[in-house]
Amino acid sequence: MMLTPTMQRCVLHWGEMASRWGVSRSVAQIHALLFLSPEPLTAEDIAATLALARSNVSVSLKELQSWDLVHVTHVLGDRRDYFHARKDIWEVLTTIMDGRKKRELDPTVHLLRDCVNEAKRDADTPEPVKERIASMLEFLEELSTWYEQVRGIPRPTLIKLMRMGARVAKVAGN
Amino acid sequence: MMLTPTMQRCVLHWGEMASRWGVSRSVAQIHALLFLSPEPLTAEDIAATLALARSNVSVSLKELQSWDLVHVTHVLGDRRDYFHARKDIWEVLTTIMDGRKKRELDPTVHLLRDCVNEAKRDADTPEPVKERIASMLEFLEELSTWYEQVRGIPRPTLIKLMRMGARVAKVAGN
DNA sequence: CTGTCAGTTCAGGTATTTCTGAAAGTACGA
DNA sequence: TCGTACTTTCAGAAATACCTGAACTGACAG
Repeated sequence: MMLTPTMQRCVLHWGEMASRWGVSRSVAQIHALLFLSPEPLTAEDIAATLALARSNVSVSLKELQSWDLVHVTHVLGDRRDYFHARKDIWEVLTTIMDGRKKRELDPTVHLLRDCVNEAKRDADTPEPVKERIASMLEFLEELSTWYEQVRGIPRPTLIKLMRMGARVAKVAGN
Repeated sequence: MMLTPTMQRCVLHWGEMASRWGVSRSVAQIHALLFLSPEPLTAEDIAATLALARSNVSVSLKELQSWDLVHVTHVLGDRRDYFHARKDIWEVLTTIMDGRKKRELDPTVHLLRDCVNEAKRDADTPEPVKERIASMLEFLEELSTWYEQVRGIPRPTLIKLMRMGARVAKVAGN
């Protein structure tokens, strides 16, 4: 798979962005490449195209699979793994958000719940701090259930809602 | 400022989370501390409480100020800077999102626009790849304008909408 | 002026993450 | 059972991000 200059720019930029979001550059570049590629690619292909070590590609692909962003397919009479990425951008986004929610939001809510309980039998923590922690918890819990709800709305409806922009506000009754 | 064990847990966890989101640990810890603290703190205070180098605190505070999450105040007859963080969680969230949009989403849209234009006079890039880039651009542009719109909805309305959860879907007319 | 206090800058050390290459593992066909 | 083709593992190298300490600046009081 040869990269045209345009494709290169995309892949490189994707890598840059990823590192600002706590994702390793290779993982992101591989994801970008698979996202763009019309055909599934082998690990070897990817390593050659992006000039990465074969082993790095292997590990990064596992990571992407654990995020459910990349899948394996096979070709008859070929025992190599062929990798392809989800192509639907909506799905890519929701998949990433689901993952981050599970790995970051949920544990944080958990911890805050602990802290709030702990704070009850804790005379040292000043009252305003306790309140702040509690309000943080409440906020994240609301955010979390809101996300679950919205996540369940069928896509076409969601797109309609999105296109409505600020006009959705009218259902709030004012 | 002495940290109670509960406060410590919060601050440390905030630091962990941050590093998964591409924010340095000290920056996040300082932010957490200021967010919890009922009173504004001096840089010296912060350094002592979190056991960080004074210079690190100085730089991190600048960073937090550049994100508009932390502000300086002064006390009469005291030339030290007192720092305090936005306490309103909604505002904290929107401020962070505004920042990330400006620093990451907008430049990405820009780049993709370039790529799409470039692709027009580029015979090498395969057609399906061009389409994929274009659809990515379109998606991010939609996301971006949607965000702008929703950002403009007054907070009480937004909260109502949020509490409605999936029921907002009914305005989409089905 | 001079000394002190607060804040900033930055070169360089430290820690962490990321990546690599060699070696080991696995599956399959002959 | 061996050879081949492919994949995975992992110790340590390389790159990067992060933090520190020392030196500097500037503002003020005496």
